[in-house]
Amino acid sequence: MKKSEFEYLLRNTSGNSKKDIATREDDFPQWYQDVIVAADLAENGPSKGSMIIKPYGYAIWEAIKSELDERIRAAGVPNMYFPMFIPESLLHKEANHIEGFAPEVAVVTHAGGKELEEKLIVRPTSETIIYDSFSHWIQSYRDLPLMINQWANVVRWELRPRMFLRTTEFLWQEGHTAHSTELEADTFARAMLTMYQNVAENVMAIAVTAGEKSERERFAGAAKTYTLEPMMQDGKALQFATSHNLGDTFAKAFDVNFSAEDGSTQPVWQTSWGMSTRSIGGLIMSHSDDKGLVLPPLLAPLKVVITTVGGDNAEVKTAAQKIANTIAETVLVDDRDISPGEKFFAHEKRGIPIRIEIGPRDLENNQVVMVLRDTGEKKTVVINDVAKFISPELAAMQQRLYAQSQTRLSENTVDCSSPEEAIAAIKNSKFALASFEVTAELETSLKKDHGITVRCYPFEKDAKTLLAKAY
RNA sequence: CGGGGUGUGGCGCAGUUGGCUAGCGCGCGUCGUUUGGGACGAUGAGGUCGAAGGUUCGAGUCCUUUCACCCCGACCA
Repeated sequence: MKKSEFEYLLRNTSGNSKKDIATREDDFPQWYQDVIVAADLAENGPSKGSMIIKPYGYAIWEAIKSELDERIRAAGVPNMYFPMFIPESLLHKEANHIEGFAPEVAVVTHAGGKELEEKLIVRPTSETIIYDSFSHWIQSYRDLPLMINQWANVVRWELRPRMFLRTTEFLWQEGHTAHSTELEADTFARAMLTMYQNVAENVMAIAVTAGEKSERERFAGAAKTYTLEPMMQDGKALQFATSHNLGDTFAKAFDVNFSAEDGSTQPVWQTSWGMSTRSIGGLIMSHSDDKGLVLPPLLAPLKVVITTVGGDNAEVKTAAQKIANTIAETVLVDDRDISPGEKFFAHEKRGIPIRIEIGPRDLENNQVVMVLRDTGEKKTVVINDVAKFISPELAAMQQRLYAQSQTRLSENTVDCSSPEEAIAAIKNSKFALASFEVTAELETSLKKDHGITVRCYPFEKDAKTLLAKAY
């Protein structure tokens, strides 16, 4: 994103004229935030680090959610709901877990007009309260596997929140399962990661590197953490979704045991997996350009906008409405009596995939101008043919966006045979695939001295480590 | 918690060594002219200057306290 465009987006943010905008190129890494605000998706909430997701932004989340929910159900996992408040004692049952989350939990100390005898924590994630229930629900191997999912908001009091990426409160889906064998649990955790990969690639048009997290980056309390790591336009990684093989540690901490066929009592093997509104941040940073949002057509709340041009003309308005009626996708008719440029910019900013322009001149020629959001390409289309072009164009755009993301990831992931080489590559906005050994000491110093982290050990690349800077 | 910064109409800002009716741009309302890439003119509404206290004839401006927010770092999806 160029400086001038950055100013341009700020202008949309504040509604101010260009000459009054402070130049903020120093804040360059935050360009996406301004895309977000400019696109009217969200704004900062009233309490520290919280976020208000506006209707248009929420519509995008609902589209993602609906695709994901469908896949979760297809995997045989039903939805249910657990309390938002967790007794403090429950959180303390698993040592690593509490150690990982303690600094960022919000605690309720007073309720009902008095101080509580046992404090309640606002869930940062729900393993503890769910596994407490699991311990009551599971008796025998016949009760396994037990699988549930919940859509919920969780709270993590991060010190430095950032829009969509790290907000104090965020929306997500968290799945929790208990299995009778370690292998079954691990296989399931991997399957859920594949499910997320499917959503990332086929729905959100985001190419990812799938792999396993290093011990250092692992979820607090997990045996293994699997992750998806897409590359943003600035070359930084974003943890998109994770799936954890929890081993039997939580089972032991929460007494989630079952009677096996041979009569023995054994702990269950568990998984948990989640994907959050953070993915919207990833979506924005993957596709958006200098004009604002670019949305994969599958997720666009409005697929088509028909804008009238050439003044307040009743015939044009009627024609626009007529065309809209022939289109099966969600379509907006913008026949406001304002300057065309203003309309164009507004819809581009929101990432509406296809814009159809119609004016008196078009009407005379029985045609319209069709403009594609991602490429900016303009096509002249005969009015009667508009409807049949929409669906193929949307599908093609979806493909283009994925291909672009795929290309960016593969072209900017480079093999490195030494730490120096990797550091240089990452400085140059690349992902580094390290063929050298990344010891725990090296991992620590890379992070400390260069802000570089081990993103994962990719499944596809044996004996290599993916290194990058991350959001 | 360490370092830096900011609080003045909806948004972005100006306000001099204290000086009297607190300004500007954008946005918003109304009317008119416009409309093929962010139009123009006229007119109007909207602020006890983050809060509390103090100094002074007089405080947006000086002093004290306090609150909130932003940026960099540690932490993190």
